[in-house]
Amino acid sequence: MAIDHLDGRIIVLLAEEPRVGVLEMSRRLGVARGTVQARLDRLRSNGVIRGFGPQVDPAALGYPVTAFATLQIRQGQGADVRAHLATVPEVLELLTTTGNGDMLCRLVARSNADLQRVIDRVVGFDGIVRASTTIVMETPVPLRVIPLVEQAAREGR
Amino acid sequence: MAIDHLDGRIIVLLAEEPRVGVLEMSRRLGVARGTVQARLDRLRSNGVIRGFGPQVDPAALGYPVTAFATLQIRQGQGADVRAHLATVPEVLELLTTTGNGDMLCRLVARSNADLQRVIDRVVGFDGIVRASTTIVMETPVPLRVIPLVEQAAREGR
DNA sequence: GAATCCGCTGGGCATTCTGTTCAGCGGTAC
DNA sequence: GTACCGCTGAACAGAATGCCCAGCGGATTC
Repeated sequence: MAIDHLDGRIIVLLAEEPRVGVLEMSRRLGVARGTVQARLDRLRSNGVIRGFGPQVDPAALGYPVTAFATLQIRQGQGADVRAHLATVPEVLELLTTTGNGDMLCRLVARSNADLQRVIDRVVGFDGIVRASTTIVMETPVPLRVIPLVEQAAREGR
Repeated sequence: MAIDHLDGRIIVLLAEEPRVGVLEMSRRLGVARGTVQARLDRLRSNGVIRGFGPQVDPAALGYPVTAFATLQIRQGQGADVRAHLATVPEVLELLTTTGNGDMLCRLVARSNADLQRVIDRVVGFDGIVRASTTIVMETPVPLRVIPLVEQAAREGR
């Protein structure tokens, strides 16, 4: 679970050029192929690397608007609300947060107008008491993990 | 940019089993290898598929605590704050939102205690007027895109 | 209607990588 | 000292990749 320096380099290299194979990595990192392979296997079974799924850009799919909705849930309705939101494709993520019965919900929509439709669909459910929405304008720091990996690798020294 | 049904199946298949190669995909989808290859190239240059980077789990790296910080920025300090936050590894994402000078910041930490340190580092900066933090407890819906892809593929019919 | 463009097919080619196994070796723990 | 563990370097067959090509059907354009 503690990340090694070599582990870190592997992850970073993989993040920069996902196309490189194990052989090429071993060449660049100056270690044997088997080593890289073993490290990768370990990282995957550790759960550090969850997978290599394609990173899809909602904007390119026609959903350029992102928003966050803070939901207040009626006591005991949590499970129902979750099940409901899970069925809405525009709900990209759902988190429960501190505060009694609060959830944070990441949404996308085709346009600001379309966002209204999405919100209606999300909020139009019994268990939800109140909802407030915030629209995302810019993304100065897009979702990233590399700096964290590098720090972990440094400390894991 | 409009997503085809076949495009959708390719993305879904890729998400479920990232290991499958182009050849295997063509077999499962019942189309020629060249077709899959062409589609993939198009999806990548379209920007629909950004890449295939490793999906790293911060929790497995030793950062099991996730939080969101809402920051209120002093007029005209936006750029400085962004630059500052970009240097903090624990800042996984930074978004500017509606509301004057507001930002939303996704954080991780090694523990609840460690979160204090991270927040101090984030907030300890001139341009930030006020900050409120929310800790994430559960993740009923982890970041996902597949349902959206499927919907887009259906509509793009 | 005829010509043109475009995407998919199915095949072939040389090159390259993968998965797997092996023996050897150095460092560390007991 | 001995056993354990991780890395090395090498080997092998099998498989996938990148690339190219001719043919074909459908849709578009003139």
